[in-house]
Amino acid sequence: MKNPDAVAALSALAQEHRLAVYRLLVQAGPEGLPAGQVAEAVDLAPSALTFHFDRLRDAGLVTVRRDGRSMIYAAQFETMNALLGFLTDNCCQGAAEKCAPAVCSPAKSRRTKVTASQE
Amino acid sequence: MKNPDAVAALSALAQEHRLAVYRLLVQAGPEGLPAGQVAEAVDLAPSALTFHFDRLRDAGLVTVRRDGRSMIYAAQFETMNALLGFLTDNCCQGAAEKCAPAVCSPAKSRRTKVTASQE
DNA sequence: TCGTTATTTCATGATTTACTGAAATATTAG
DNA sequence: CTAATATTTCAGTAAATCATGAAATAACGA
Repeated sequence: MKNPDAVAALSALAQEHRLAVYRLLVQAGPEGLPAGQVAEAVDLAPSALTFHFDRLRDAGLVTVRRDGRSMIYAAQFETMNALLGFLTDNCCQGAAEKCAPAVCSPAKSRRTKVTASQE
Repeated sequence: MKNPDAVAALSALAQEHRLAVYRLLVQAGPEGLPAGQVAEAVDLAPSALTFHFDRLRDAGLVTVRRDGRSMIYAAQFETMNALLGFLTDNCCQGAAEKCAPAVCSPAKSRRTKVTASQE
């Protein structure tokens, strides 16, 4: 992950409602949640929620798919891993042995390949 | 770290120049850098830099001390660690065994020339 | 003291962000 | 087809963010 992508991801998460939405989606796991269910949980108007979803999506932090009338949003775990990698990489210059990799996995157990690849 | 503190830290980092400044300070280690040296590295007007330092400081990501005419800014590593903890905690609900703790340590003091580089 | 250096403070303005509510779109049920 | 549901799009607006430059403050040296 490069600097501009990190700024994009950080910006997307740097808002009360979006952080709440994202955390909710992380807990929901890879299957995701319909927008309406998220709206109810965080108490946001539908149009406001769309606004925030767009920003999370632009940053690559969530994906969306249609299921009937519902739009299902799901966390994109790879992006959070890349962000954590970027931040810890930044932190551990010259002291790498003190740093364990930060890894973000979906809530429901699932074989995820954990790569340390950094752009 | 609680949700509002995380939003504060994320907001502070969610800006091109501030992220560059923060990374620079991390590389500089606990001794920190005088404001002027940072200004030169990231090519910012002094008043603009003060503006950004204030935000990093409000978020607890940096500290300042005076040294003669210079103000020395230094990264506050604990806050980044708390943020990483918050984010990985959020990520690893129900899959904790897959998650290594993210740790941010100061760079070992190397007398390397410090520059604000992308990537 | 006076002048210089280092940084902050403040006023101003342009841009971006986040919210609201109305209208539009897509999908399903009757 | 018509109505209902789920969500997006859009226009309008208030507030926050970021930059600029001039003036103020602090510390030092001659």
